Amino acid sequence: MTIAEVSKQYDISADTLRYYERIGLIPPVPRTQGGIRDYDEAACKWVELMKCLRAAGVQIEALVEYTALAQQGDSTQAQRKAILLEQREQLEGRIAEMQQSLDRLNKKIEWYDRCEGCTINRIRELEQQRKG
Amino acid sequence: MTIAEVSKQYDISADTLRYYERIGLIPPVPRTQGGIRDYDEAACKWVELMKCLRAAGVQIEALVEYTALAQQGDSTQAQRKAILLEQREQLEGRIAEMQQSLDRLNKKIEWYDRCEGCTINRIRELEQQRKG
DNA sequence: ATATACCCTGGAGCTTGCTCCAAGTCAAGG
DNA sequence: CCTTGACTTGGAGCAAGCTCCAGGGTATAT
Repeated sequence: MTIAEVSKQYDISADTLRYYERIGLIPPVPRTQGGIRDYDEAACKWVELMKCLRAAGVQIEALVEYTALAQQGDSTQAQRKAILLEQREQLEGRIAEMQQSLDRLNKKIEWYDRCEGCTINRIRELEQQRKG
Repeated sequence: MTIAEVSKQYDISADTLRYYERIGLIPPVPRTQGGIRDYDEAACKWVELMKCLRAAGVQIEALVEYTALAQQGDSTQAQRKAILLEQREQLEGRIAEMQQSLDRLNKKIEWYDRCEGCTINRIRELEQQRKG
C-alpha cells in the first residue's frame, strides 16, 4: 500500500504518517527497492492503533516509548504493559472528568430551557451569576 | 480575593488567569482603586466554570464567544444556549470516542495478561503484529 | 521612608502536534 | 526517452494555549 492509500483509508494526511514514522510513533515502514514506502498489514495495524489512541488524547511521548519497546522484542513486555496500564488510568480519569463537565453543561442547558421566553430572565441571570 | 488566592483555590496559574481575562474567556475582574484585581464571587464562579469546560476540551474560542454574549445581557440567551448545545454535542462525541479507545486499550492489556510469563510470547507477538 | 512581597501590562517565548515547502527522485503512460 | 504525477527528505512555519519576563506600580511592615 502506498502512503496515499493508507492516508485515505485511515483519514490521516501523508505528512502526518511520515511525521509519525519519523518520531518513532510507528516503526519503520517497509520500502520498495526505489525507497518508496510500501505499507504492509502490520504497518497498517500500527497506524490504526496509533490513530485510535491519539484520538483519545494519549500523549505521543508514551506511544513512542511503547513503539520503541515493541521493536526491542520479547523482553520488554512487562514495560510495555506498564505503559498501557498507566495510559488506561489516565484515560479513565479524563473520561470521568469529561463526564462531570458534561453534567455541568447539561445543568446549564436545563437552566436556559426553564427560563426560555420568560420576562424574569434577567433577574435569574443575575441570581445565577451571584450564587450558582 | 487576590489573584494569588484564586490561583491557589482553583489550581490555575496567575498568568493563566490574567491570560483568560485578556482574551475574554472571563469577563473583566473588579479592581481595587490601586488597579489590583479583586475577584468577587461572580468572578470566581466564572473562573470555575471555565476551568471545568476547558478541562473537558471545550475550545477557548467558543467559550470566549459565550462570555462576550453573556456580557451583552438578556437578548443573547438563545445564542448562548446554541453554543452550549453545540459544545455538548461535541463533548458527547469525544467521550464516546474515548470510550472506544479505552475498550481497545483494555483488549491490548488483556492480551498482555494472557501471555504473561509464557515462553510462546514471541510467537504470539509476531502473530499479533501480523493479523490483529 | 524603605525594604519586601505582591501586583500590573505588553509582548516575547515555549511546547505539542502537526502542516507546508523546496529540491530532488521514482514510476507509469505515450 | 520524456512527461506527468506521486513520492522522498530535511527543515521551516503554524496554531493553540499557555508561560515567562522586563520594567514598573502598590501595599504592608519596620
